[in-house]
Amino acid sequence: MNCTGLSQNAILDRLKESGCRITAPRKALVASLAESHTPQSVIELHAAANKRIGTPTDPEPVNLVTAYRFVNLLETQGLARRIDFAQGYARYEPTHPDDAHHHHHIVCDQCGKVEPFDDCDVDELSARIEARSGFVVMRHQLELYGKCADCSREP
Amino acid sequence: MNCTGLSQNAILDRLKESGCRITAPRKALVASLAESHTPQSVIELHAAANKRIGTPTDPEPVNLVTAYRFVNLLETQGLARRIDFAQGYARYEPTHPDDAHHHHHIVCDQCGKVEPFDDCDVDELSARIEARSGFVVMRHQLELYGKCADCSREP
DNA sequence: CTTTTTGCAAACATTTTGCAACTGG
DNA sequence: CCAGTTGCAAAATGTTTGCAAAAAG
Repeated sequence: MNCTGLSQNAILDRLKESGCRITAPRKALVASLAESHTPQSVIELHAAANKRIGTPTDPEPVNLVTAYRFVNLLETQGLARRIDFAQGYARYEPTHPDDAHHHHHIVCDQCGKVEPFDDCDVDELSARIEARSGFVVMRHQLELYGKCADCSREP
Repeated sequence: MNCTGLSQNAILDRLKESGCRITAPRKALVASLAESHTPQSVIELHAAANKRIGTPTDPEPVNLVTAYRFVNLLETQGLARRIDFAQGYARYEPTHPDDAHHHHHIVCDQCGKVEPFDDCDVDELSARIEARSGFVVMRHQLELYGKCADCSREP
């Protein structure tokens, strides 16, 4: 289970409340999303879901298209957050139950390791930019890139 | 001409110094990049370059593939910077002559307007994360999203 | 039984690659 | 002349869409 975001059941409950149907593919995708400790690509979620409920007879009960449609649903419902690490594809993580508690990530360029952090200073910067530019800042994306401890040891 | 990044001639000179050849497509692409005041997509650069040197007889003297190859060259040479606004494609801007002087952008979700800002607080945050996580932070991406002054007036 | 969801195929958008022809220096 | 550059066609990647069949409630 992921340590910061909505739990599997919380997501399923909120889906049901919204009148969405709970299906086997959705359960498997939600489970894969909720148990992950780092943001997952749609391809990773799709693979994890099929590993979870696939059988020798039917190794791929969840279609990739279904995964794409479902993450979009989760995002529009506010249950998952799309994150872009500039890798050419999007990643998703469960939203935090407390809406205000947002966090960011540091990504290792070498091994891809991702670690979250939640001490984010951007609010005062936002306020300054708002005052100066007339923009209303609604959200921000901040990602740090570098080398993780392991990768900094070797060249 | 863009007000913060390398000038057209500076880019061409540095290319020549590196042993790269200066061709008509490259001149047109560099001109398009250098004159832009906001980060440009490759498709935009390609269109601008062809508008610049295209003729009725040959409306597209610069191939899109050439544009892609060239922005990659500029990036590896440190002459352009790739920026990802999570729009499904990359944008490029000329790098700043002073390497340390980096900046970020605020993007209007509604009309796509982009404005740069250069008062960035992330350094102390980076230092804190480095100390705590063991990561060596090498760069960061920060983008603010919201509504520009014009778009906030109307719904 | 009705509406939502799924799977499949196919379309789409961006970016990359292989290769022969071309061209700048 | 010749290495570097280009254009074309084609492929690779990630994502979306149309539609009929399947399934949830």
